[in-house]
Amino acid sequence: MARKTGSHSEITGPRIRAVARALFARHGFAAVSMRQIAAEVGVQAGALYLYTPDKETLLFDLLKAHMDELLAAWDAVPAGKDPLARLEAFVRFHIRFNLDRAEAVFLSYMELRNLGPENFAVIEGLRRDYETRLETILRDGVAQGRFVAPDPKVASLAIIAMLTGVTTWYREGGRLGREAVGDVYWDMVRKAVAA
Amino acid sequence: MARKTGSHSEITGPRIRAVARALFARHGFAAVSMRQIAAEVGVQAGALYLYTPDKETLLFDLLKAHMDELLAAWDAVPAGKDPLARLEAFVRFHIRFNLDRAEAVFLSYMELRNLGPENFAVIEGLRRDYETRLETILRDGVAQGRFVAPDPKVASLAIIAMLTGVTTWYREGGRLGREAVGDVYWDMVRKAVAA
DNA sequence: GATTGTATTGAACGCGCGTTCAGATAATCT
DNA sequence: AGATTATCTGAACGCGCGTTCAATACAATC
Repeated sequence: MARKTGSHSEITGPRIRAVARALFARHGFAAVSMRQIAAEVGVQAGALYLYTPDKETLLFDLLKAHMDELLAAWDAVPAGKDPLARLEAFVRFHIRFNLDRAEAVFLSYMELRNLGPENFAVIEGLRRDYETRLETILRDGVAQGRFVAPDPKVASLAIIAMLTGVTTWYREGGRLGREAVGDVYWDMVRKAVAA
Repeated sequence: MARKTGSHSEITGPRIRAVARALFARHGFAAVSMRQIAAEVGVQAGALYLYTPDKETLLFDLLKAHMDELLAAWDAVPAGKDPLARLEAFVRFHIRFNLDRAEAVFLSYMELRNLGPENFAVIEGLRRDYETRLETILRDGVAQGRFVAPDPKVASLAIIAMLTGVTTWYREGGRLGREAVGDVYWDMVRKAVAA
């Protein structure tokens, strides 16, 4: 066996991921070296390879974990039956989740191209899953005559792009609080698909 | 003097910029080497330095030119007096312009962080100029009672994010043509700020 | 055809990259 | 106490990076 309490691996592993996420988000995957990550963790570069087989996998694991958490978190939101209520829940959820994890969101939308084809396909698929969640809400609403959306697929992409953009300008302690931001975006989304 | 006709500099210069734009957009600034750019242009790496003092300036010039062209192109669009007509013009212009220059748009939104502080500030300022163009339309419309937008500043950012997102999924020859895409987005934007 | 000066090559510079690995360190188990 | 083993160091590997520069090629002019 091995040590359990006092084992550094339970600290170093998460720290590596947290540091990598922060540095990748700030400077971009290609611009960050394994040595930079190691230095910030307080470890030599070689030690990173006890926790990841290579740099790309480190990125992939971050993206995969983020998408898994995103989907799990949304699926945990109680699903109302009313399309309007579900749409509002989605809008407020997406904003809240993205503001809570701005770094991971940035990564997910900007560093996909640094993945190989197989890894890329995995993340792309999860993203499509998420987009489909919103698309389904829109289609249900259209079917019930509650929404008007000439192209629900495009509408879902448009709405997600709009909501995700909040991370590019929102600053904690700024003019608008999170609640107020949610209100503004919900007002726009609600009207955008209004019947 | 020197040669004029037959001078390669008039060909190599633009080619370098075009190749750099394409490679930076596809792989990211940090992931593309000067040697890769040179190889695609059909020249040795050293020759690039006849056209740019360094790699970052090459990126900056691309971003600067793009933003200048964006602002000039929008300012060349005849300004209707009706806020609704101006908003529609903006939506259709933004989509058309961005689809025509997907590479440059990608660059402008993803590689800003590779600029030094002064260069960053220049591009950021131009971006803000552009955003203000839309914000002004919204404020005028609100003042005239034609639009309802609880926060025109945020609304303009939201709309731009939504419209810019079109470049991430639009494919030439896909299900929707450019005109149809413009229709879908205009429908959403119009309603989103409707009175 | 010699001169001029731009356009380009090709080699070199020091440096940091991702990754590997033998060996040191220290916590746990017997 | 001694053996075991997870954890980490520190040095090394070959390689490609951004950039510089003397030498060269060559089109335009005289």
